[in-house]
Amino acid sequence: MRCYSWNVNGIRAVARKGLLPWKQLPRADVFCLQETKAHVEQLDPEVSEPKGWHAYYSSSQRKGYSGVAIISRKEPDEVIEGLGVRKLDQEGRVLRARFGDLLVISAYFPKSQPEGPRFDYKLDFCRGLRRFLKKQVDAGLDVLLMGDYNIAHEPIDLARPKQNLKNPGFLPEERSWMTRFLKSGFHDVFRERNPDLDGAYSWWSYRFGVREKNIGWRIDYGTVNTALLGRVADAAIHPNIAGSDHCPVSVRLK
Amino acid sequence: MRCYSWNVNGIRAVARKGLLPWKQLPRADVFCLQETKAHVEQLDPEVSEPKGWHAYYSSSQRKGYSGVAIISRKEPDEVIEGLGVRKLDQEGRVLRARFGDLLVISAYFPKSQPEGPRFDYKLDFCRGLRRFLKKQVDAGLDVLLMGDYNIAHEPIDLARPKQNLKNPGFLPEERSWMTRFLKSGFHDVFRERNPDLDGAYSWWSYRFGVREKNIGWRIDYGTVNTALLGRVADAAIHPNIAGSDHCPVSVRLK
DNA sequence: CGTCCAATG
DNA sequence: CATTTGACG
Repeated sequence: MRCYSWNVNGIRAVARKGLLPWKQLPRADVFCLQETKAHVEQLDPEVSEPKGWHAYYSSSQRKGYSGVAIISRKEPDEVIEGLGVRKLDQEGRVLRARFGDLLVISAYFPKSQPEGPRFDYKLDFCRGLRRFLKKQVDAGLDVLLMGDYNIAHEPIDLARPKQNLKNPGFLPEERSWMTRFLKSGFHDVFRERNPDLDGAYSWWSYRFGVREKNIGWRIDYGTVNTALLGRVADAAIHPNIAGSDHCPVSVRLK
Repeated sequence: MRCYSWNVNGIRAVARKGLLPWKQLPRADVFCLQETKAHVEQLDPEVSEPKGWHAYYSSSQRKGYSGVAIISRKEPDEVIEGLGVRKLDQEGRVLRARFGDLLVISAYFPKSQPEGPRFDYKLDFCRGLRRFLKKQVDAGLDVLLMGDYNIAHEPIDLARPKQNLKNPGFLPEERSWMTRFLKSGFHDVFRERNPDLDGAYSWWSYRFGVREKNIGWRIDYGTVNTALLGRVADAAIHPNIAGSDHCPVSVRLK
């Protein structure tokens, strides 16, 4: 099962450009999308109901903001929006699809601020998500968490770590949540397989043409619980896929 | 002197499309533009200071809203913004350029509402403008008033008069102001020369592709005071000039 | 339907 | 720098 995570930065814009994920990545089995920025009613049928795929969207109340999707060839046994935590479920940031005892999750972590309410919200989201995942694993499910975590974990995960020590996405609290998360039975499969690989990024600012120079951040991940690790065949980043300021990342399960 | 009036619906958009007036209408001597929708600082130099032209802009306080311009080959002897009536001069709707004793005015009349404050404002503007023009003529100036009047005067001036009897732009009060204006020493030179010409419009809604079907309105005019009438060589409409939902209209003076 | 703004990223 | 909405036309 090839599973891709892609922050599309507006799925309507991606469609307009003819760069829909299933057109660019035809060998995929599942797409976990983030920042779809649309309600289902706003989408053309080719986007909301692509032929040969089952598509599920979860949107923010607020129009044009946030939003995630899971689009799979196989019909999931169950699809559920949110974490089941009211205050964390208002922004279309989590969607999960169960295939047997495998839970595939598309998550769009909030972007934090150096301080203030969005900083607190992001940490609440991180903690709430981890509790949720632990429960699912304890209940016997395997978990594949695909998404835009909006966190670069270690200095190797961004081109300019020193300049960004005080910037959202690389704040100490975000990084240490990630460390604890990865010590609590979840695995950043791309990094475990490529421990010293420099320049592997999934996001580049649109400004100053830095994508050409590969001045980017790795903030999109696929992580799995320990029991699932043995089924991971492959983990990859696809920097040449165009259409967004993020590129897709993938995990293949046997 | 060939003088064109064109509501450009955003001069930056027109520039982006490579459809600037002086590129499309090289034989012009003066352009009176409306709905420039920009402050001068927002314009590229090729728009704010086109080579071979003298350009003057008057903008609304509010960004991206309204705004008029006069762009002429010859340098005017004097250029003044507004009517000199505080409350009518806040929206960048009037700019005048004097060439000797000829006053060329670029005017963007407000769009009215069936009732409410914008209806009153439009009628105030109409009345204020007429008083102003009378003063100029009384002072010995000739006047060429080019602009988007946002009024279709008679049924012949729009494709669907019956459907629009209660719609802004064809309201009784607007039409009767126009009638009185044209009885008070001003002349709609295009209509006087083409009294029965149907289908001569200067604006078409962007919606439903009605421009192809020529379902439009004539709301852009060049009018002159009686003394100037003898110098009018020609009055025309240019429906094939693209770039806006309005087309240019022109008056040529001997 | 299209131009522009403001918020968000 | 790009994508959205919302106001306005």
